[in-house]
Amino acid sequence: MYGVWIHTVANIGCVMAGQQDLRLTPQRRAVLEVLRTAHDHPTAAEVYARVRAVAPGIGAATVYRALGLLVRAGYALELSLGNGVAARYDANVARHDHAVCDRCGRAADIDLPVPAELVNALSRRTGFAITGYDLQFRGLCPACQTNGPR
Amino acid sequence: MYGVWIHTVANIGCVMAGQQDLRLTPQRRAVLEVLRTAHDHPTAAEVYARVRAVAPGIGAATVYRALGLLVRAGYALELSLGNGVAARYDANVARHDHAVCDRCGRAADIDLPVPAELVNALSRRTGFAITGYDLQFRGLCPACQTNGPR
DNA sequence: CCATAGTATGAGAACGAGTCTCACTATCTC
DNA sequence: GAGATAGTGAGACTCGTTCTCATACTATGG
Repeated sequence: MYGVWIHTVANIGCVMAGQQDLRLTPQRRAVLEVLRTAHDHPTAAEVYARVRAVAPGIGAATVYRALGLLVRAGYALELSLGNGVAARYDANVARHDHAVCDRCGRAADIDLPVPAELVNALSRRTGFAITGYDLQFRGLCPACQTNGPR
Repeated sequence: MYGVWIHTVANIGCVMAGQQDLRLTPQRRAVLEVLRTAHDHPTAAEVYARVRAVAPGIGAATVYRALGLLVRAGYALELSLGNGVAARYDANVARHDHAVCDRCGRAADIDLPVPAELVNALSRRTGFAITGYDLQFRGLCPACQTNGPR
């Protein structure tokens, strides 16, 4: 199913620190586009479904590969929100955290920096070379609260 | 393989707040014992392997069921440390966080309370009814640092 | 002691997410 | 154009986990 694509392959320029060049094939562009227009932290399976809606011929392996590449190249974040099994993706690569709904798994972005001095103290205490952190809050999202107890 | 067990079934008394009564069958006791003697946050698969070493006849379903029950009854925590796919378990049910090694997946316990007022502010801002949080630091553990870059 | 109801177990099938393989197709460089 | 290299799609496969079901155990009331 190569034929349906408009073959304008180009590299993504190095726009932000930490992002590396990556050949932007139509498939990868579609995945990135889905990620950028989604504001709901889709799972890989959801990304796959949405990409298929735009580009029916694309294969699962390609989508998973593209997601991995985009994450490694710094164009997306992989969230391990811990509920269920599926990883979720986020094209907002600025440092931010998430509030995760225990019921429906939805995640809301939040911004809450942890003081750097605290990270340093921690690094000294544990011996870990700390490169980053993930802060997740759990609870019920507004929708699930109004829907009442399960 | 029922026969090999010493059938001393009793309920776990209600020792801590949040823990509920649970029939402590030999199998469940074995799982809990493995969890309590492990200080390395084993994955469910690792728990299964260790329990099998003590009780060769036990089935995977039983171990997974027991882990789920122990978590729901408040005797263990399920950690979603985000690396790889497997959940990890921890018999230390006091609130604490983890530093996770990016290379080997090992997790170290850390203790770093997030101020309650901050949680409240967040709750107001996102509309979430926040019930808890997970803070994970990432980096390289001392062992993986000395082993040099991969 | 026995009958019966309820609960727990083990084996293995089934499931879902994700990865691997391989033949094929595009693209790049000469 | 002719390689060389990289990317793709289909489908088989792996792995962690859950489900199903027949069987075994335990508790309770005669």
